[in-house]
Amino acid sequence: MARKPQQNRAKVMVESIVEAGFISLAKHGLEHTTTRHIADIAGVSIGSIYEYFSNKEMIYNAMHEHFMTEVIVMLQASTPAFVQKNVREGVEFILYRFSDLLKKDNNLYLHYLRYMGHFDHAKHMIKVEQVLMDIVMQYVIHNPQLIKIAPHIPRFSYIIINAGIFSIMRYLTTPNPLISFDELIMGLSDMVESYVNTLLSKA
Amino acid sequence: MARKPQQNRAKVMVESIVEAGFISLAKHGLEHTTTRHIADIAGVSIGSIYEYFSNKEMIYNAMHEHFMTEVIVMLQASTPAFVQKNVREGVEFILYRFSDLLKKDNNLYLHYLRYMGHFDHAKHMIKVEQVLMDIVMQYVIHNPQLIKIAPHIPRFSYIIINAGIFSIMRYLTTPNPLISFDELIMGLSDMVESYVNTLLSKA
Amino acid sequence: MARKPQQNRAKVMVESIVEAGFISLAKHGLEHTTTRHIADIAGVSIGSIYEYFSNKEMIYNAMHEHFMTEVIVMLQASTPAFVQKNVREGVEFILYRFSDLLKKDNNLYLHYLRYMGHFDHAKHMIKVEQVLMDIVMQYVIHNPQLIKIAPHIPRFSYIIINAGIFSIMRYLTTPNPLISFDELIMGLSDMVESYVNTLLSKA
Amino acid sequence: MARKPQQNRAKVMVESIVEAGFISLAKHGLEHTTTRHIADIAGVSIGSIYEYFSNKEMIYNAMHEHFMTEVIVMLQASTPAFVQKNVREGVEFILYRFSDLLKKDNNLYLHYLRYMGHFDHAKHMIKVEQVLMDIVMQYVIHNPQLIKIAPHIPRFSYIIINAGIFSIMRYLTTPNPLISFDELIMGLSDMVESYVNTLLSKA
DNA sequence: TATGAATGAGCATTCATTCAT
DNA sequence: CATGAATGAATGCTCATTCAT
Repeated sequence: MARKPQQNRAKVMVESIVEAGFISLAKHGLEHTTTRHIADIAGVSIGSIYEYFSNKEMIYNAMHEHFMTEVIVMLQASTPAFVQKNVREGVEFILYRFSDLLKKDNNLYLHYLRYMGHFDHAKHMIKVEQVLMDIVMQYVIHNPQLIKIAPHIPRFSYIIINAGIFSIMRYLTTPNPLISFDELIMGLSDMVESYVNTLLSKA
Repeated sequence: MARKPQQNRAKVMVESIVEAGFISLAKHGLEHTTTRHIADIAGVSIGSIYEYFSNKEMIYNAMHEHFMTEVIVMLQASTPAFVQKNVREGVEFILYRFSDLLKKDNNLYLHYLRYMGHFDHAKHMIKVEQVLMDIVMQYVIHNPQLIKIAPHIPRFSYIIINAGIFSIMRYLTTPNPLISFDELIMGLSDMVESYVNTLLSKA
Repeated sequence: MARKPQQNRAKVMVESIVEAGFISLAKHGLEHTTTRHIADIAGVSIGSIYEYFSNKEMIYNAMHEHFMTEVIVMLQASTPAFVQKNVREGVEFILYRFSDLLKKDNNLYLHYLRYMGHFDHAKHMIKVEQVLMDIVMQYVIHNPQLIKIAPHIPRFSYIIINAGIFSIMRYLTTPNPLISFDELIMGLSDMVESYVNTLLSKA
Repeated sequence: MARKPQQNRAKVMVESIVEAGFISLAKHGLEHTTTRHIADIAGVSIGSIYEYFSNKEMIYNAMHEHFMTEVIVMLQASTPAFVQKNVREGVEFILYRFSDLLKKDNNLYLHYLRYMGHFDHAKHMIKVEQVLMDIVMQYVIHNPQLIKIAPHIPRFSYIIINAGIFSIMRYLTTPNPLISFDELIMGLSDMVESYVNTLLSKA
């Protein structure tokens, strides 16, 4: 039976198993990620995995939570700088931050993201979306002229966020992309900016 | 000449196996899709599968090719109507066509798309992108005022296409989305339109 | 998934697995009887076991059924001779037949019997008991003077049967018994005889 | 002298582990009785178990010895009353005492008995048999008329004892027995009485 | 050509036992 | 002495793949 990590040693163990999970996913793919691989990479025994996780699924859950927490921490840390910028630069800033996170540790999280479609993690995704919505709201508070287009914001945010996340993910997993990464980011930022301006001028 | 009927039978067999692959994926998920399931659904023997596919991976490859061909056929069939429309309506038109394809046969292709991240299918994706680029080019030919922004078109298309594809995919796989599907399509179309207009006014 | 044996080859396979189950039980004991051992003894692959039995439990079920059928066949074959004998010799006759069955093939069934307490096989046990009751009834029909003690027969049979089965089982599994096997059988037969006579004289 | 309290503590520990073994067997069955379960129930650590028992097998051995001691204590305590009774009532008396022991503490020992076939405990069984033989001898001493049938006594006792033990055990583990417990005891007692009487009249 | 029984490597998981603290 | 985290051999079972018919 899986036990709750109570001591420091236990926390270190849990963390190393989760990390090994990401590494194995990157190295062997989802299909070939076995408990043995994870145990080997983490430098622990198979038995120890089951001391901390009741089954393999729970490792994936912990990985997801870990990743999502990283995303949220990054977003919240970026908020103060973000709200000071104009739309164009703000979007650019956040997208670069996000891509940095995905590329961290040899694309560790990027590989994980490829498999995210499998897991029943809708709720955690929603949590990230809520944080993003909050950030957009704070941006509006700092940039009161946007209040005029307030009714458009939810739809607008939804689209920007998904388009941004998946475009970057797709870009980073494509071997020889047709455009450069900077062009991608610039294009997304331009598009957002022109959309906001159009909405503002209509309002 | 004696070979023709056998080739036909082979084609029917290959096709029924590929179709069974999609159905099994939708029904059992990637993890629980076995060759036995596929054989049962296709109404053929396991041995016959290996007559036509050297291994399971090849079935997924054929499924991918099948899907991509459907996408391309749809896109090419849509081109004549597409080039007649303005930017807004054109984008809207194509996005609806794409979502119709994904929802066909009880979301058969949509389920497949969820797992596409697993397969090493970058090359086929690129083929679709090329077709899309062609379509964009034809659109430009029919709408010569766009020639002014020609340098922006590759980057622009890349972004639109990915943002469109993945936003719709994500939307259709999310249980309780925050906005309606029509709002999503409208938002994407608006965004593209405003971007084009901004580029045109700058040029 | 386990399939029903439809062909001759399949029946042979099922039978050899069941037999291997008895052998493994005798050789390694219940605790160390693994699917691998059974497969090895049967000379089939592990996979083949699961072609015919959905899980290990089902092998034990089949073994039980096999044994019970043997017991019942033996009992029914013994009935004609049994009903012709007097009580003493009848009981003796059946007990020897039963012990012969247990000792068959190097005590194969005897070893199985040791572990029978584990399995949820009450229903099959009851089937055997019913056959035994039938036999007792047939005995009464052939020996009408016993009708006088008819009300005692169910209780009486229950006791005889259990006392007989378990005494023999215990005897055969004891390394250095204090009495000889013939003495055991004789004692049991005598006891039954004297009980019947007592009941008859009271009636 | 300094050792006494430690020895006491050790005895308490051993006893609580043995008791936990019985409880676990009753609760989880033999197959699912793990050292962890036993440790948890006993309220000691796994390590402590191995302080007192070199392996799991030794716990079962100790349990067996514990049970056998209880049986022997019960038998010896019952002897004075037993020898005063006639055969019928004496047998009845002992059988009820035995069933009371098995049913003690929610059938704790009864559950154990189900699994006794697994353990290589023949020697302990023999110890109980010896005590039983002693008791029979004392009964003969108190009832000198039985000396006439002395040569029959060993065989006779062996049969009675086994038939009695296993009939009761089987009865108590059968869900819906065909006769009542009192009928079983009465039947066994009657049978023994009539056998003794027959032997006496022949002598 | 078509079949599906047979194979066995490989997987997730358990649990008796050890040993550093 | 007592602890319980750590170990890893062993288990039941799955499923892609082969091949005799």
